[in-house]
Amino acid sequence: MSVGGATMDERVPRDFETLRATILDRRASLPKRIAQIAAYALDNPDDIAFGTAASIAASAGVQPSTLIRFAQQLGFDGFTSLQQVFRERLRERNSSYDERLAALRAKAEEGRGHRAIFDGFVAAASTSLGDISRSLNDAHFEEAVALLAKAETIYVLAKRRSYPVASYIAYALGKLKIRNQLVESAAGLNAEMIGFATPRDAVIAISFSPYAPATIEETRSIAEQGVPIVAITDSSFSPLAQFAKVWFEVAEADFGGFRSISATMALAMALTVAVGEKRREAGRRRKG
Amino acid sequence: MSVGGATMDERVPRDFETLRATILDRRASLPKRIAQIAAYALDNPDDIAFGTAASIAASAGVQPSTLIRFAQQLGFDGFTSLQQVFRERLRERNSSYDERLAALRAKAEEGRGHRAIFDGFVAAASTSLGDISRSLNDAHFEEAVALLAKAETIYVLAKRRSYPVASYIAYALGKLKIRNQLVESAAGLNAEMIGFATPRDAVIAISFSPYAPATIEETRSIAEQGVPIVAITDSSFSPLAQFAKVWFEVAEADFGGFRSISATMALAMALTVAVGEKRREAGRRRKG
DNA sequence: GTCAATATGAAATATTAATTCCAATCTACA
DNA sequence: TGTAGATTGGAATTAATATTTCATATTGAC
Repeated sequence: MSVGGATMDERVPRDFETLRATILDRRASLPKRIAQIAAYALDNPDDIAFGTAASIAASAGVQPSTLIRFAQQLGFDGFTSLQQVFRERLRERNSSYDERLAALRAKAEEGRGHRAIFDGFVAAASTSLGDISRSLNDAHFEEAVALLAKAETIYVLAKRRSYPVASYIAYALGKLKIRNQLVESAAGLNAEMIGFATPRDAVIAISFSPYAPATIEETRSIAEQGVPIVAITDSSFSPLAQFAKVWFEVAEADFGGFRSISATMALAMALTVAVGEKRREAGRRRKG
Repeated sequence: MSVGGATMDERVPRDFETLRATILDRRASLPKRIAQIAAYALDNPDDIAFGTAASIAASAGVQPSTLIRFAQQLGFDGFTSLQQVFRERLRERNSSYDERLAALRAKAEEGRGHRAIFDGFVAAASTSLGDISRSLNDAHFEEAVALLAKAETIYVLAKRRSYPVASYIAYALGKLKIRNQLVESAAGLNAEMIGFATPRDAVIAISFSPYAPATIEETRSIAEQGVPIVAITDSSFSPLAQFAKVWFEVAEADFGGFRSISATMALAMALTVAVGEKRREAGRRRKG
């Protein structure tokens, strides 16, 4: 018997990587539903490993029979043998997170080559996340959230290396429908923009050593207008700290002279979402 | 009804660690065959997760019914629900094996309050970093670095959620004195900007589901000009993949509907610095 | 050593899940 | 627009797997 023109003695992928490559190779020529389950399989390999044909099919939005056809097109004789590959993949992962991290660090130090650079950044990011999760002060966090949640407009202030964080905050606040203003300097109108801020607003200012003079200057100026400031910075001696109502000290590990920004990002996301949450709570309370 | 003197309303272990403790606690009082399967279970947890009652019983040298009695003595209503605990463990450990991380996640789930949000984002970031460090393909990485290193100008293309990553890449490339152009649309001149790119340049395009149509369109257009593209995206079926010479699939964990971008950031930083490194090497070779 | 209680093995049964089949629906091409 | 071939959905069928049952064996108390 032949399936889809392919004889049964063709090579059946035995390991996950081969299987993955095979799927990607054929994806253009797959029919719609088969492609749908193919995409689901590669995006949710764990679900394939643990689920039943029926449950997987339902999650992927197809019929169980489609799942079996998919397996057969790949040369397996049914869903069950396809599933074996996904299970095998899970069994092979056995090293602990700490061991992996240690290995990464070792590789990054000893090893040349570009993979080592990647490993170095992953290790730096992991370290920074570990540090911040230990050191973050709950009370400060609550205070910052409270302060930002009651602001009419949240101004977000950052330059250079911190700017990506600021742009992410602005994006996330926007998605949460919280009024905000990213202070960036394309037209040199920052001073005017800042001039609009009132004590009923609030500021998130982010700056790391060497502190961008413009950020400091703008923060000072907005502080003098009585606008409360939440600062994210990297030292208690940071010039931002003196202007801020609440400030966070984030120690980012570096690799090859480039500092991670993962911890800052995580803090920024958490602040943003927590502010959204707090506003929802407040909204409910007013209505109820 | 009571089983082995234990009432049914007693606490059934839901996670592997509790289960393990329970087994060790009772092992002295277990009958011979039950003890045998108990020992087997703790020694070969992966087999329990994936096997069938019959296959596990055979490996452990007992009858299937013994396996079920074992499960029932622990308070489960059958082998199937006992197996869930072993599967859950594998799933957890797969995304992150680390106990600290597991603890974080537990806190983030159980606990309300804003600290839980922060813990959730840290956990999501750590998970994503673990995933990418396992899944990144060295050859792809080298290829991307080579491709970008020989570009005259590197165009960086991203919108919305991916924009912070792009802005970071642009900043870092600038610090490394590598000519680059961030394609952003303040003045709606993206098409013109893209028009300047030639096959001697290169592009880093970043987009995640739901893919910003503008990013896709611009990527297509620049690909048609013969400019080689390195894509960072989240699924093998991403529309970006078809235009790219090299592409990376980054699976970011999410928390509360907001996806992490830590893994993407780490990859972006590594790519950038590796390109800088490669250029330095090439420069030395030309001089020496 | 005998009895009662408990534990075990093996087969029967019930349950669940995989697979197949067929009719309905699309799609490509004339 | 009509038609053959491919694709799909959904129910029917078959296979597998978990669970129950019951007869037998083992253990421990008296």
